[in-house]
Amino acid sequence: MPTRVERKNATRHAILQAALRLSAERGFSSLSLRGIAAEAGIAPTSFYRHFQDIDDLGLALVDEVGLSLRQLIREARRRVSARKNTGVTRASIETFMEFADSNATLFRLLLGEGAGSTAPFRRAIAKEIARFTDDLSDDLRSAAKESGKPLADVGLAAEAMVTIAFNLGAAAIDLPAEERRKVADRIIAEVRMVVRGAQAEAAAAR
Amino acid sequence: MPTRVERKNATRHAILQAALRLSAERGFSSLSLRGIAAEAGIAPTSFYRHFQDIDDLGLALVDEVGLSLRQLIREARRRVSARKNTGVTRASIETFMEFADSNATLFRLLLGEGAGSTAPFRRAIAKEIARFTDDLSDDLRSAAKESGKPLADVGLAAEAMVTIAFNLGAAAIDLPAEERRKVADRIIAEVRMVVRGAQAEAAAAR
DNA sequence: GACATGAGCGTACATATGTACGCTCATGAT
DNA sequence: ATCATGAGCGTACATATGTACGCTCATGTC
Repeated sequence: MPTRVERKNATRHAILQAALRLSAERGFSSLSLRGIAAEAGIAPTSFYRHFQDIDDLGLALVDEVGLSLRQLIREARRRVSARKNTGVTRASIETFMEFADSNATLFRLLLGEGAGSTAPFRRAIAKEIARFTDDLSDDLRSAAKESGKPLADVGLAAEAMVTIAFNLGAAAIDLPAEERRKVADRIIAEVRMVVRGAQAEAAAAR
Repeated sequence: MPTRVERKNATRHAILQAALRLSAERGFSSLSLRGIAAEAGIAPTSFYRHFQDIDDLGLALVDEVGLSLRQLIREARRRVSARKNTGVTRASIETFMEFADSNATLFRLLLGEGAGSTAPFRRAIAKEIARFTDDLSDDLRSAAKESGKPLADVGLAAEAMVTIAFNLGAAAIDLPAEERRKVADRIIAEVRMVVRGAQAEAAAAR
């Protein structure tokens, strides 16, 4: 027997999922309250029991999406350290692409709304992506120590990598599986370039 | 005395400009025919004399935006070769940022609709960006010959650079001038990393 | 000068959208 | 057992939106 608050949370979740599904098709900025309500299987006015308006929902959505993604990334990272036979770059990007696949809607939301929405919304998204970059910076630093190959400007390198992976990865979502593989290879090669460049700069600076 | 076709072209242009202005605020996907008409100063139904529907307008818009941008880029390139005292990377990116500034709406459209719209629209945008990448590839190749420092995988390097410059650049549009400067510096540093990486790979392959 | 063309307008209407208001009725506290 | 709470519903309405239809009247052609 679900308790009362559980029920409420369930509906809230249903709304978020509905919004996510719809925004994958037409973009978040063209969502309608009624459309969401219909998709979530509730009456339009019930929406207000959970969110003040659609922008409010948007922020909640970014929160939840960011959370899920970071959990996925953490898990993925563990998997990467597990398969030591492949290169770290390849393993990371392949894992990344894997769940960019299975969580396409999340990515679309995070990357498809660069300008399609209100400023607060955009800022929230930017913050989520910045978190990724920070996490990656930490990883790069420890990897550099282990391998003995120092990197210059780790923060910048991380930003470049995240930008490349996210944006090219997002563009690949629509493509057929085979094409996506190719894109993954491109991303890997490009990320490697950044790594090499950062290493070269570190070497030159010494 | 403006001729008849000139007049028609003028209104068409007014519509495109209106759409551009509005989509800068709320995103292209939330444009309304009536809103555009109002902004353009015509009756809603007159819209149909120029475009079948909003999607049709969207494609035309991408076309025109792409064209303008490429012209701007060409012009910018000339300016870059003019100031030989600065590094090529710095000069290029600074010029790029300069008119990302003055043509903010164009950039928003080109970069803000990654997922916010229909598939054909997205594909059209992807194609425009690909053109940029191709142009840059050519530039990089000739620059490499002149400098005597060969680059590995020029196409990939160009893609990485364009991705970085466009996406970080677009994110910076909203920021205050001083912050934008900092972003420009980051972009420059990151693009340089890619250059160094590609050079390092070319050297390693020899 | 007569005439066909077509850009732009105003009216009209069906549908979509946000949201106010008040009801129900299961839940959980007293 | 009683009762306050509040999630979800249905109704209602003002406004927004896409678009069909037919008119006007300046333009360019004959």
